Amino acid sequence: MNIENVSRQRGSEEVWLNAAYEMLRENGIEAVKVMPLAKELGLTRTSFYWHFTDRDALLEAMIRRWEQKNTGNLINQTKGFAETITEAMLNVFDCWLDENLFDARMDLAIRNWARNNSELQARLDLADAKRSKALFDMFKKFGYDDAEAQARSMTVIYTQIGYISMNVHENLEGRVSRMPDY
Amino acid sequence: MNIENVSRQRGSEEVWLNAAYEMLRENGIEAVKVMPLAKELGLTRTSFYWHFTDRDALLEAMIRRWEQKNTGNLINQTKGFAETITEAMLNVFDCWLDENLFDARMDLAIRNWARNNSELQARLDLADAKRSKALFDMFKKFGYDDAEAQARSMTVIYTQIGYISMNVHENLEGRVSRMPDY
DNA sequence: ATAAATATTGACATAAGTGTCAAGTCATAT
DNA sequence: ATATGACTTGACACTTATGTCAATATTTAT
Repeated sequence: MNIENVSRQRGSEEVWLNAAYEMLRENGIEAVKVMPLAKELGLTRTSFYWHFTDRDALLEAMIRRWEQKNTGNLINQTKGFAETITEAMLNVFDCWLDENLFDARMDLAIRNWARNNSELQARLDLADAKRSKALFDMFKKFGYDDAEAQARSMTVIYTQIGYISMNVHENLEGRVSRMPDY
Repeated sequence: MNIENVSRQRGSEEVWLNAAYEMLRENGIEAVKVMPLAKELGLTRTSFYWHFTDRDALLEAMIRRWEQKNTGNLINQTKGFAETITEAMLNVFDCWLDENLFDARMDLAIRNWARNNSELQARLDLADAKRSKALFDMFKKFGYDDAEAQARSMTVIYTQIGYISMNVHENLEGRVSRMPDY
């Protein structure tokens, strides 16, 4: 508890990870490089290596954070208190509405990245499977039979994955609507 | 017309472009680099610069090829001879079945790339708009009113864009089916 | 045959990135 | 005040990539 916390801008795992996370969201994995991040943070890139053993460790940390935040919170929401299936679904929908619960943009960035990285693709498949499983269990808990629970959990997952195409869709809707004679 | 065409493996715009195209399909845009391509082709990278002024020219050529092949052929198919809307739709479906007409994997790679490249995203939006327009015209031609034609053309486009998530879907279906108790 | 057009090559220059290390600075608890 | 742990730095070594150029080789048309 010093007089002020200003100029407390030294590095930390947090600081580097946040910058990397932001970079991944905005510009894709190819943009997550130590030098540019250092420039952005106003630090020398070498100090990065005090906090992480190497670039790979940073990437791994980002993936971990994504797993916890998105998959973790989504699963949590399926297990939240609810008296009816409607209430339970509203809990799940919170993920779609609250950036703190579920970062759709990051999910997208991870899916992009995974397409050219089979190790990550495997982890993504696993995450999707866990998410589905949690939803399946939720529907079961409210009395749906296996077939119905499965169908519904897949629908929810598909809808969520649908965010991937959202950019395109929005753009399309817009364009097509103002395009009677192109 | 020499005795044989064997060992005719000198470079050419074609050869480099094919290699680049393949690389983009398989490993994403970050993998399309002159050095690796040269290694793959068994040529020195410098000879690349005889065929293209620089790497950007290669990327541009790939985009052009994609535009012609995918968007071009899809639009062509919507204009092919047909006596009924059903026949017309079958012409369009040919794109989904014939890799030579429409390269879904490349469409995916381009969409991935575009997400971190706004210039390309604009061209992709334009391509999507052209595709929609062609489908819209096709439905109109067979007597649908504006609203219906629009709805149906969007449905077709969405389905096609759905290929983007296909990897995930297939993986998911598989996993979920063999996951009663995870 | 030979000239012209078409390619290839190695040497060179440069940029951007990764990672290591010894030396230094800064904060803070005692 | 000072030792300790937390963090930063610049110098060094290395890799991968882009691009230019003059010299050379290979095809092809005449």
